[in-house]
Amino acid sequence: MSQPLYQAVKQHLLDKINTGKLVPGDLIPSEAQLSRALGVSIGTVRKAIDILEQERKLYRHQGKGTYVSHVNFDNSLFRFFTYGDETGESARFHKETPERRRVDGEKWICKILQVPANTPLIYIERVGFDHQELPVLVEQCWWLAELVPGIENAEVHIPDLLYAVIEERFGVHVIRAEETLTADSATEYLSHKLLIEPGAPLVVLHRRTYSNNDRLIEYRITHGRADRFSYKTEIR
Amino acid sequence: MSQPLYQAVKQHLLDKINTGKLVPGDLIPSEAQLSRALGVSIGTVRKAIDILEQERKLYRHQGKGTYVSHVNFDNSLFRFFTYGDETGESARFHKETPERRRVDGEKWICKILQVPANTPLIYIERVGFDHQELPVLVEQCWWLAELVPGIENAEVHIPDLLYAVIEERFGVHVIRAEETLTADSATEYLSHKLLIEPGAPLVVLHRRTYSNNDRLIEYRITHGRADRFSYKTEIR
DNA sequence: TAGTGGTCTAGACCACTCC
DNA sequence: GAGTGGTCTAGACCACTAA
Repeated sequence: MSQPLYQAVKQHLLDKINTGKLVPGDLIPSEAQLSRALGVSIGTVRKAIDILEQERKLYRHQGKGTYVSHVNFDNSLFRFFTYGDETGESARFHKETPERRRVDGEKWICKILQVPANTPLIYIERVGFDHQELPVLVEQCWWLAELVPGIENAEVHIPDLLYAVIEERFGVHVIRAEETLTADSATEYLSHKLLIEPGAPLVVLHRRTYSNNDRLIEYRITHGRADRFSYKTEIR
Repeated sequence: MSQPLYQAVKQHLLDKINTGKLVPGDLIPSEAQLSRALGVSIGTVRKAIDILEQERKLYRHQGKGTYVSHVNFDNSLFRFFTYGDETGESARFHKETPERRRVDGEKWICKILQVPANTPLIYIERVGFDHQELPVLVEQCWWLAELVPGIENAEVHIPDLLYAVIEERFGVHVIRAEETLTADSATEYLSHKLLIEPGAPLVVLHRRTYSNNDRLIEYRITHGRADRFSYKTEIR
Protein backbone atom coordinates (compact mmCIF):
# COMPACT_ATOMS: atom_id res chain seq x y z
CA MET A 1 0.00 0.00 0.00
CA SER A 2 1.27 3.45 -0.77
CA GLN A 3 -0.20 4.97 2.35
CA PRO A 4 -0.81 3.38 5.73
CA LEU A 5 -4.46 2.71 6.44
CA TYR A 6 -4.40 4.75 9.62
CA GLN A 7 -3.26 7.75 7.59
CA ALA A 8 -6.28 7.31 5.36
CA VAL A 9 -8.55 7.14 8.39
CA LYS A 10 -6.89 10.21 9.83
CA GLN A 11 -7.37 12.08 6.57
CA HIS A 12 -11.00 10.96 6.39
CA LEU A 13 -11.64 12.60 9.74
CA LEU A 14 -9.58 15.69 8.95
CA ASP A 15 -11.54 16.19 5.74
CA LYS A 16 -14.81 16.09 7.64
CA ILE A 17 -13.47 18.70 10.04
CA ASN A 18 -11.98 21.01 7.46
CA THR A 19 -15.08 20.98 5.26
CA GLY A 20 -17.32 21.77 8.20
CA LYS A 21 -19.17 18.44 8.24
CA LEU A 22 -17.80 18.14 11.72
CA VAL A 23 -17.52 21.34 13.75
CA PRO A 24 -15.89 21.93 17.13
CA GLY A 25 -17.85 20.20 19.86
CA ASP A 26 -19.32 17.55 17.57
CA LEU A 27 -19.27 13.92 18.57
CA ILE A 28 -17.58 11.88 15.90
CA PRO A 29 -18.70 8.33 15.08
CA SER A 30 -17.56 5.75 17.59
CA GLU A 31 -14.46 3.73 16.97
CA ALA A 32 -16.55 0.65 16.25
CA GLN A 33 -18.73 2.54 13.76
CA LEU A 34 -15.73 3.98 11.96
CA SER A 35 -14.14 0.56 11.92
CA ARG A 36 -17.20 -0.95 10.21
CA ALA A 37 -17.83 2.01 7.92
CA LEU A 38 -14.27 2.18 6.64
CA GLY A 39 -13.64 -1.54 6.63
CA VAL A 40 -10.56 -1.43 8.83
CA SER A 41 -9.91 -2.93 12.22
CA ILE A 42 -10.71 -0.98 15.34
CA GLY A 43 -7.03 -0.87 16.26
CA THR A 44 -6.30 1.04 13.08
CA VAL A 45 -9.07 3.52 13.85
CA ARG A 46 -7.66 3.94 17.33
CA LYS A 47 -4.22 4.68 15.96
CA ALA A 48 -5.62 7.40 13.70
CA ILE A 49 -7.59 8.94 16.55
CA ASP A 50 -4.56 8.65 18.84
CA ILE A 51 -2.62 10.86 16.46
CA LEU A 52 -5.42 13.38 16.05
CA GLU A 53 -5.86 13.51 19.80
CA GLN A 54 -2.16 14.10 20.19
CA GLU A 55 -2.42 16.90 17.65
CA ARG A 56 -5.25 18.39 19.70
CA LYS A 57 -7.71 18.08 16.86
CA LEU A 58 -9.89 15.64 18.81
CA TYR A 59 -10.37 14.78 22.45
CA ARG A 60 -11.78 11.61 23.94
CA HIS A 61 -14.09 11.18 26.86
CA GLN A 62 -14.36 7.67 28.16
CA GLY A 63 -17.88 6.36 28.15
CA LYS A 64 -19.14 9.24 26.01
CA GLY A 65 -17.17 9.37 22.81
CA THR A 66 -14.67 11.38 20.83
CA TYR A 67 -15.24 15.06 20.09
CA VAL A 68 -13.85 17.69 17.76
CA SER A 69 -11.71 20.14 19.73
CA HIS A 70 -12.56 23.76 20.21
CA VAL A 71 -9.70 25.98 19.25
CA ASN A 72 -8.49 27.97 22.19
CA PHE A 73 -7.17 30.95 20.40
CA ASP A 74 -7.43 33.89 22.61
CA ASN A 75 -5.17 35.32 25.24
CA SER A 76 -2.62 35.80 22.50
CA LEU A 77 0.60 36.42 24.37
CA PHE A 78 -0.48 34.10 27.13
CA ARG A 79 -0.06 31.21 24.77
CA PHE A 80 3.65 31.87 25.05
CA PHE A 81 4.11 33.82 28.19
CA THR A 82 2.95 33.56 31.70
CA TYR A 83 2.33 36.78 33.43
CA GLY A 84 4.57 37.58 36.32
CA ASP A 85 8.28 38.06 36.48
CA GLU A 86 9.40 34.41 36.50
CA THR A 87 7.14 33.60 39.40
CA GLY A 88 4.92 31.75 37.00
CA GLU A 89 1.75 32.42 38.94
CA SER A 90 -1.35 32.60 36.82
CA ALA A 91 -2.98 35.97 37.13
CA ARG A 92 -6.30 37.48 36.29
CA PHE A 93 -6.70 39.83 33.43
CA HIS A 94 -9.39 41.71 31.71
CA LYS A 95 -9.51 43.60 28.46
CA GLU A 96 -11.11 46.82 27.38
CA THR A 97 -11.79 48.04 23.90
CA PRO A 98 -11.04 51.76 23.77
CA GLU A 99 -10.97 52.00 19.98
CA ARG A 100 -12.96 50.48 17.18
CA ARG A 101 -13.78 52.05 13.89
CA ARG A 102 -14.31 51.41 10.22
CA VAL A 103 -11.28 52.40 8.15
CA ASP A 104 -10.19 52.29 4.56
CA GLY A 105 -7.25 49.96 4.71
CA GLU A 106 -3.89 51.54 4.15
CA LYS A 107 -1.62 49.96 1.66
CA TRP A 108 0.60 48.05 4.09
CA ILE A 109 -2.23 46.37 5.98
CA CYS A 110 -4.16 45.52 2.81
CA LYS A 111 -1.05 43.90 1.46
CA ILE A 112 -0.75 41.77 4.56
CA LEU A 113 -4.42 40.83 4.37
CA GLN A 114 -4.05 40.12 0.66
CA VAL A 115 -6.84 42.47 -0.42
CA PRO A 116 -6.81 45.58 -2.68
CA ALA A 117 -5.73 48.84 -1.12
CA ASN A 118 -8.50 50.83 0.56
CA THR A 119 -10.59 47.75 1.24
CA PRO A 120 -12.94 48.55 4.13
CA LEU A 121 -11.59 47.20 7.39
CA ILE A 122 -12.56 47.31 11.02
CA TYR A 123 -9.80 48.45 13.34
CA ILE A 124 -10.11 47.27 16.90
CA GLU A 125 -7.72 48.24 19.65
CA ARG A 126 -7.83 46.48 22.97
CA VAL A 127 -5.90 46.96 26.16
CA GLY A 128 -5.28 44.24 28.72
CA PHE A 129 -5.07 45.13 32.41
CA ASP A 130 -3.69 43.14 35.27
CA HIS A 131 -5.29 42.79 38.67
CA GLN A 132 -3.90 46.13 39.74
CA GLU A 133 -5.59 47.77 36.78
CA LEU A 134 -2.24 48.45 35.18
CA PRO A 135 -2.13 48.13 31.40
CA VAL A 136 0.23 45.36 30.35
CA LEU A 137 -0.63 44.69 26.73
CA VAL A 138 -2.12 46.36 23.67
CA GLU A 139 -3.82 44.44 20.88
CA GLN A 140 -4.33 46.03 17.50
CA CYS A 141 -6.60 44.07 15.16
CA TRP A 142 -7.66 44.60 11.58
CA TRP A 143 -10.67 42.63 10.33
CA LEU A 144 -12.18 42.42 6.88
CA ALA A 145 -15.22 44.69 7.30
CA GLU A 146 -17.50 42.59 5.13
CA LEU A 147 -17.14 39.65 7.51
CA VAL A 148 -17.98 41.43 10.74
CA PRO A 149 -20.37 44.25 9.73
CA GLY A 150 -21.46 46.39 12.63
CA ILE A 151 -18.93 45.20 15.15
CA GLU A 152 -17.51 48.69 15.14
CA ASN A 153 -20.65 50.00 16.86
CA ALA A 154 -20.10 50.71 20.52
CA GLU A 155 -23.33 48.95 21.51
CA VAL A 156 -21.91 45.60 20.41
CA HIS A 157 -20.41 44.22 23.55
CA ILE A 158 -16.99 42.66 23.13
CA PRO A 159 -16.12 40.15 25.81
CA ASP A 160 -12.61 39.18 26.78
CA LEU A 161 -12.76 36.52 24.11
CA LEU A 162 -13.16 38.51 20.92
CA TYR A 163 -13.49 35.38 18.83
CA ALA A 164 -16.58 34.34 20.78
CA VAL A 165 -18.47 37.33 19.34
CA ILE A 166 -17.11 36.69 15.89
CA GLU A 167 -18.38 33.13 15.98
CA GLU A 168 -21.75 33.76 17.54
CA ARG A 169 -22.78 37.03 15.96
CA PHE A 170 -21.25 36.70 12.52
CA GLY A 171 -21.01 32.95 12.12
CA VAL A 172 -17.38 33.25 11.13
CA HIS A 173 -15.42 30.20 12.16
CA VAL A 174 -11.88 30.75 13.30
CA ILE A 175 -9.99 27.72 12.05
CA ARG A 176 -6.33 28.44 12.61
CA ALA A 177 -3.77 31.17 13.09
CA GLU A 178 -0.13 31.80 12.35
CA GLU A 179 1.86 33.69 14.92
CA THR A 180 5.27 35.27 14.89
CA LEU A 181 6.92 36.27 18.12
CA THR A 182 9.72 38.76 18.53
CA ALA A 183 10.67 41.82 20.56
CA ASP A 184 10.74 45.56 19.96
CA SER A 185 11.00 48.90 21.70
CA ALA A 186 7.98 50.91 22.70
CA THR A 187 6.90 53.63 20.31
CA GLU A 188 5.68 56.92 21.70
CA TYR A 189 2.10 55.78 21.12
CA LEU A 190 2.50 52.44 22.88
CA SER A 191 4.48 53.89 25.73
CA HIS A 192 1.53 56.12 26.51
CA LYS A 193 -0.90 53.24 26.43
CA LEU A 194 1.28 51.05 28.62
CA LEU A 195 2.51 53.75 30.99
CA ILE A 196 6.15 53.04 30.26
CA GLU A 197 9.10 54.95 28.86
CA PRO A 198 9.39 55.25 25.09
CA GLY A 199 11.96 52.69 24.01
CA ALA A 200 11.19 50.28 26.81
CA PRO A 201 11.34 46.61 25.75
CA LEU A 202 8.20 44.90 24.54
CA VAL A 203 7.36 41.41 23.43
CA VAL A 204 5.56 41.45 20.11
CA LEU A 205 3.20 38.93 18.58
CA HIS A 206 2.00 39.15 15.00
CA ARG A 207 -0.99 36.98 14.17
CA ARG A 208 -2.70 36.04 10.97
CA THR A 209 -6.10 34.48 11.60
CA TYR A 210 -7.72 32.18 9.05
CA SER A 211 -11.28 30.97 8.53
CA ASN A 212 -12.63 28.18 6.32
CA ASN A 213 -10.76 27.49 3.11
CA ASP A 214 -7.67 29.24 4.40
CA ARG A 215 -9.33 32.61 4.13
CA LEU A 216 -7.29 35.28 5.90
CA ILE A 217 -9.73 37.25 8.04
CA GLU A 218 -7.69 39.16 10.61
CA TYR A 219 -4.26 40.58 11.22
CA ARG A 220 -3.33 41.35 14.76
CA ILE A 221 -0.34 42.85 16.52
CA THR A 222 -0.03 42.45 20.26
CA HIS A 223 2.54 44.34 22.28
CA GLY A 224 3.21 43.36 25.87
CA ARG A 225 5.47 44.82 28.53
CA ALA A 226 8.59 42.67 28.54
CA ASP A 227 8.97 43.06 32.28
CA ARG A 228 5.59 41.43 32.75
CA PHE A 229 5.86 38.51 30.37
CA SER A 230 8.20 35.60 30.36
CA TYR A 231 8.07 32.15 28.85
CA LYS A 232 9.34 29.21 30.77
CA THR A 233 10.11 25.81 29.37
CA GLU A 234 12.05 22.68 30.07
CA ILE A 235 14.31 20.78 27.70
CA ARG A 236 15.13 17.15 28.18
CA MET B 1 -4.54 -2.59 38.34
CA SER B 2 -3.59 0.74 39.81
CA GLN B 3 -1.33 1.69 36.93
CA PRO B 4 -1.53 0.70 33.27
CA LEU B 5 1.13 -1.77 32.22
CA TYR B 6 2.45 0.48 29.50
CA GLN B 7 3.09 3.16 32.11
CA ALA B 8 5.18 0.69 34.06
CA VAL B 9 7.14 -0.18 30.91
CA LYS B 10 7.62 3.51 30.18
CA GLN B 11 8.87 4.12 33.71
CA HIS B 12 11.20 1.13 33.46
CA LEU B 13 12.86 2.70 30.44
CA LEU B 14 12.90 6.19 31.92
CA ASP B 15 14.59 4.89 35.05
CA LYS B 16 17.33 3.31 32.99
CA ILE B 17 17.86 6.60 31.20
CA ASN B 18 17.81 8.82 34.26
CA THR B 19 20.18 6.62 36.22
CA GLY B 20 22.65 6.52 33.37
CA LYS B 21 22.27 2.82 32.59
CA LEU B 22 21.19 4.00 29.18
CA VAL B 23 22.90 7.09 27.83
CA PRO B 24 22.13 9.12 24.71
CA GLY B 25 22.91 7.13 21.58
CA ASP B 26 22.46 3.75 23.25
CA LEU B 27 20.42 1.06 21.58
CA ILE B 28 17.70 -0.11 23.91
CA PRO B 29 16.55 -3.74 24.00
CA SER B 30 14.32 -4.70 21.11
CA GLU B 31 10.57 -4.66 21.53
CA ALA B 32 10.50 -8.45 21.52
CA GLN B 33 13.22 -8.63 24.19
CA LEU B 34 11.45 -6.11 26.40
CA SER B 35 8.21 -7.96 25.89
CA ARG B 36 9.74 -11.21 27.10
CA ALA B 37 11.80 -9.64 29.85
CA LEU B 38 8.91 -7.72 31.35
CA GLY B 39 6.28 -10.33 30.70
CA VAL B 40 3.94 -8.09 28.73
CA SER B 41 2.77 -8.29 25.17
CA ILE B 42 4.72 -6.60 22.43
CA GLY B 43 1.81 -4.24 21.77
CA THR B 44 2.11 -2.90 25.30
CA VAL B 45 5.84 -2.35 24.87
CA ARG B 46 5.12 -0.56 21.60
CA LYS B 47 2.65 1.75 23.29
CA ALA B 48 5.20 2.69 25.94
CA ILE B 49 7.86 3.35 23.32
CA ASP B 50 5.36 5.26 21.19
CA ILE B 51 4.88 7.68 24.05
CA LEU B 52 8.59 8.03 24.78
CA GLU B 53 9.24 8.60 21.09
CA GLN B 54 6.57 11.26 21.03
CA GLU B 55 8.23 12.86 24.04
CA ARG B 56 11.52 12.81 22.14
CA LYS B 57 13.20 10.64 24.74
CA LEU B 58 13.69 7.83 22.23
CA TYR B 59 13.84 7.52 18.48
CA ARG B 60 13.28 4.48 16.32
CA HIS B 61 15.12 3.37 13.26
CA GLN B 62 13.41 0.66 11.28
CA GLY B 63 15.57 -2.41 10.84
CA LYS B 64 18.10 -1.21 13.41
CA GLY B 65 16.38 -0.60 16.69
CA THR B 66 15.35 2.05 19.17
CA TYR B 67 17.85 4.54 20.54
CA VAL B 68 18.06 6.99 23.41
CA SER B 69 17.80 10.52 22.06
CA HIS B 70 20.62 12.98 22.22
CA VAL B 71 19.52 16.15 23.80
CA ASN B 72 19.85 18.91 21.29
CA PHE B 73 20.58 21.65 23.69
CA ASP B 74 22.71 24.09 21.95
CA ASN B 75 21.93 26.95 19.68
CA SER B 76 20.00 28.36 22.62
CA LEU B 77 17.84 31.00 21.04
CA PHE B 78 17.43 28.92 17.93
CA ARG B 79 15.25 26.55 19.85
CA PHE B 80 12.69 29.33 19.85
CA PHE B 81 13.66 31.60 17.06
CA THR B 82 14.63 31.20 13.50
CA TYR B 83 17.11 33.61 12.23
CA GLY B 84 15.91 35.97 9.59
CA ASP B 85 13.25 38.62 9.70
CA GLU B 86 10.17 36.41 9.22
CA THR B 87 11.64 34.84 6.13
CA GLY B 88 12.19 31.66 8.09
CA GLU B 89 15.21 30.60 6.12
CA SER B 90 17.72 28.60 8.05
CA ALA B 91 21.03 30.36 8.18
CA ARG B 92 24.57 29.48 9.07
CA PHE B 93 26.16 30.67 12.20
CA HIS B 94 29.35 30.33 14.03
CA LYS B 95 30.43 31.23 17.50
CA GLU B 96 33.58 32.64 18.95
CA THR B 97 34.71 32.67 22.54
CA PRO B 98 36.33 36.03 23.23
CA GLU B 99 36.24 35.70 27.01
CA ARG B 100 36.82 32.89 29.44
CA ARG B 101 38.27 33.12 32.88
CA ARG B 102 38.13 31.77 36.38
CA VAL B 103 36.23 34.03 38.72
CA ASP B 104 35.13 34.04 42.32
CA GLY B 105 31.38 33.97 42.01
CA GLU B 106 29.61 37.13 42.96
CA LYS B 107 26.74 36.88 45.35
CA TRP B 108 23.95 37.07 42.77
CA ILE B 109 25.26 34.35 40.52
CA CYS B 110 26.17 32.04 43.40
CA LYS B 111 22.65 32.41 44.68
CA ILE B 112 21.27 31.39 41.32
CA LEU B 113 23.65 28.43 41.16
CA GLN B 114 22.77 27.52 44.75
CA VAL B 115 26.36 27.55 46.00
CA PRO B 116 28.10 29.66 48.67
CA ALA B 117 29.25 33.14 47.67
CA ASN B 118 32.75 33.31 46.16
CA THR B 119 32.60 29.72 44.92
CA PRO B 120 35.08 29.39 42.05
CA LEU B 121 33.33 29.63 38.71
CA ILE B 122 34.33 29.69 35.08
CA TYR B 123 32.90 32.60 33.13
CA ILE B 124 32.60 32.03 29.40
CA GLU B 125 31.38 34.62 26.99
CA ARG B 126 30.56 33.66 23.43
CA VAL B 127 29.43 35.68 20.47
CA GLY B 128 27.41 34.31 17.57
CA PHE B 129 27.97 35.66 14.09
CA ASP B 130 25.79 35.34 11.03
CA HIS B 131 27.03 34.61 7.53
CA GLN B 132 27.94 38.25 7.04
CA GLU B 133 30.14 38.08 10.12
CA LEU B 134 27.80 40.37 11.98
CA PRO B 135 27.36 39.63 15.67
CA VAL B 136 23.77 38.69 16.45
CA LEU B 137 23.89 37.11 19.88
CA VAL B 138 25.95 37.09 23.05
CA GLU B 139 26.03 34.15 25.43
CA GLN B 140 27.25 34.59 28.98
CA CYS B 141 27.78 31.33 30.86
CA TRP B 142 28.79 30.57 34.41
CA TRP B 143 29.98 27.03 35.17
CA LEU B 144 30.92 25.44 38.45
CA ALA B 145 34.73 25.47 38.20
CA GLU B 146 35.23 22.12 39.87
CA LEU B 147 33.27 20.39 37.12
CA VAL B 148 35.15 21.79 34.15
CA PRO B 149 38.70 22.43 35.42
CA GLY B 150 40.98 23.94 32.83
CA ILE B 151 38.33 24.88 30.31
CA GLU B 152 39.30 28.48 30.92
CA ASN B 153 42.67 27.90 29.25
CA ALA B 154 42.82 29.34 25.78
CA GLU B 155 44.40 26.20 24.34
CA VAL B 156 41.22 24.23 25.01
CA HIS B 157 39.31 24.51 21.79
CA ILE B 158 35.62 25.23 22.20
CA PRO B 159 33.54 24.19 19.21
CA ASP B 160 30.18 25.67 18.30
CA LEU B 161 28.60 23.09 20.54
CA LEU B 162 29.98 23.92 23.97
CA TYR B 163 28.26 20.94 25.53
CA ALA B 164 30.20 18.58 23.28
CA VAL B 165 33.43 19.57 25.04
CA ILE B 166 31.82 19.36 28.42
CA GLU B 167 30.69 15.81 27.73
CA GLU B 168 33.87 14.55 26.09
CA ARG B 169 36.56 16.27 28.07
CA PHE B 170 34.99 16.37 31.49
CA GLY B 171 32.51 13.53 31.32
CA VAL B 172 29.76 15.77 32.58
CA HIS B 173 26.40 14.70 31.21
CA VAL B 174 23.95 17.42 30.39
CA ILE B 175 20.59 15.98 31.27
CA ARG B 176 18.09 18.80 31.06
CA ALA B 177 17.69 22.55 31.17
CA GLU B 178 15.12 25.10 32.19
CA GLU B 179 14.76 28.15 30.06
CA THR B 180 12.98 31.42 30.49
CA LEU B 181 12.40 33.67 27.53
CA THR B 182 11.68 37.37 27.64
CA ALA B 183 12.83 40.67 26.14
CA ASP B 184 14.97 43.56 27.27
CA SER B 185 16.84 46.61 26.08
CA ALA B 186 20.51 46.56 25.21
CA THR B 187 22.90 47.70 27.91
CA GLU B 188 25.91 49.77 26.95
CA TYR B 189 28.09 46.65 27.17
CA LEU B 190 25.85 44.51 24.98
CA SER B 191 25.24 47.27 22.46
CA HIS B 192 28.99 47.37 21.85
CA LYS B 193 29.20 43.64 21.40
CA LEU B 194 26.23 43.54 19.03
CA LEU B 195 26.97 46.75 17.14
CA ILE B 196 23.59 48.26 17.97
CA GLU B 197 22.33 51.31 19.78
CA PRO B 198 22.09 51.15 23.56
CA GLY B 199 18.44 50.52 24.40
CA ALA B 200 17.75 48.56 21.23
CA PRO B 201 15.39 45.61 21.74
CA LEU B 202 16.84 42.20 22.53
CA VAL B 203 15.37 38.79 23.08
CA VAL B 204 16.69 37.25 26.26
CA LEU B 205 17.00 33.63 27.27
CA HIS B 206 17.95 32.55 30.77
CA ARG B 207 19.00 28.95 31.10
CA ARG B 208 19.67 26.69 34.02
CA THR B 209 21.48 23.53 32.96
CA TYR B 210 21.29 20.35 35.02
CA SER B 211 23.39 17.21 35.14
CA ASN B 212 22.73 13.86 36.82
CA ASN B 213 20.71 13.93 40.01
CA ASP B 214 19.32 17.35 39.19
CA ARG B 215 22.65 18.99 39.87
CA LEU B 216 22.69 22.56 38.63
CA ILE B 217 25.92 23.00 36.68
CA GLU B 218 25.53 26.12 34.55
CA TYR B 219 23.66 29.37 34.38
CA ARG B 220 23.54 31.08 31.04
CA ILE B 221 22.11 34.30 29.69
CA THR B 222 21.78 34.73 25.96
CA HIS B 223 20.95 38.07 24.39
CA GLY B 224 19.97 38.21 20.73
CA ARG B 225 19.16 41.10 18.42
CA ALA B 226 15.38 41.26 18.27
CA ASP B 227 15.48 42.36 14.65
CA ARG B 228 17.24 39.11 13.77
CA PHE B 229 15.17 36.64 15.70
CA SER B 230 11.55 35.72 15.40
CA TYR B 231 9.54 32.68 16.38
CA LYS B 232 6.87 31.40 14.10
CA THR B 233 4.14 28.96 15.01
CA GLU B 234 0.75 27.75 13.93
CA ILE B 235 -2.30 27.22 16.09
CA ARG B 236 -5.09 24.90 15.08
C1' DT C 1 -28.04 -2.35 30.40
C1' DA C 2 -26.03 -0.90 26.15
C1' DG C 3 -22.54 1.76 24.24
C1' DT C 4 -18.33 4.22 24.65
C1' DG C 5 -13.33 4.61 25.06
C1' DG C 6 -8.97 2.38 27.81
C1' DT C 7 -6.02 -1.43 28.24
C1' DC C 8 -3.96 -5.70 26.80
C1' DT C 9 -3.05 -9.81 24.19
C1' DA C 10 -1.25 -12.86 20.36
C1' DG C 11 -0.66 -13.32 16.41
C1' DA C 12 0.28 -11.95 10.97
C1' DC C 13 2.90 -9.88 7.20
C1' DC C 14 5.89 -6.20 5.51
C1' DA C 15 10.15 -3.04 4.84
C1' DC C 16 14.46 -2.08 6.32
C1' DT C 17 19.32 -3.09 8.08
C1' DC C 18 23.26 -5.74 8.61
C1' DC C 19 26.07 -9.69 7.98
C1' DG D 1 18.87 -14.95 6.42
C1' DA D 2 18.11 -13.21 11.01
C1' DG D 3 16.60 -9.43 13.55
C1' DT D 4 14.48 -4.97 13.87
C1' DG D 5 10.65 -1.75 13.83
C1' DG D 6 5.97 -0.57 10.97
C1' DT D 7 1.40 -1.84 9.98
C1' DC D 8 -2.79 -4.38 10.72
C1' DT D 9 -5.99 -7.65 12.54
C1' DA D 10 -9.46 -9.85 15.84
C1' DG D 11 -10.41 -10.59 19.65
C1' DA D 12 -10.74 -9.98 25.32
C1' DC D 13 -11.92 -7.55 29.55
C1' DC D 14 -12.34 -3.22 32.08
C1' DA D 15 -14.11 1.61 33.54
C1' DC D 16 -17.04 5.09 32.60
C1' DT D 17 -21.51 7.33 30.93
C1' DA D 18 -26.24 7.77 30.08
C1' DA D 19 -30.90 6.27 29.89
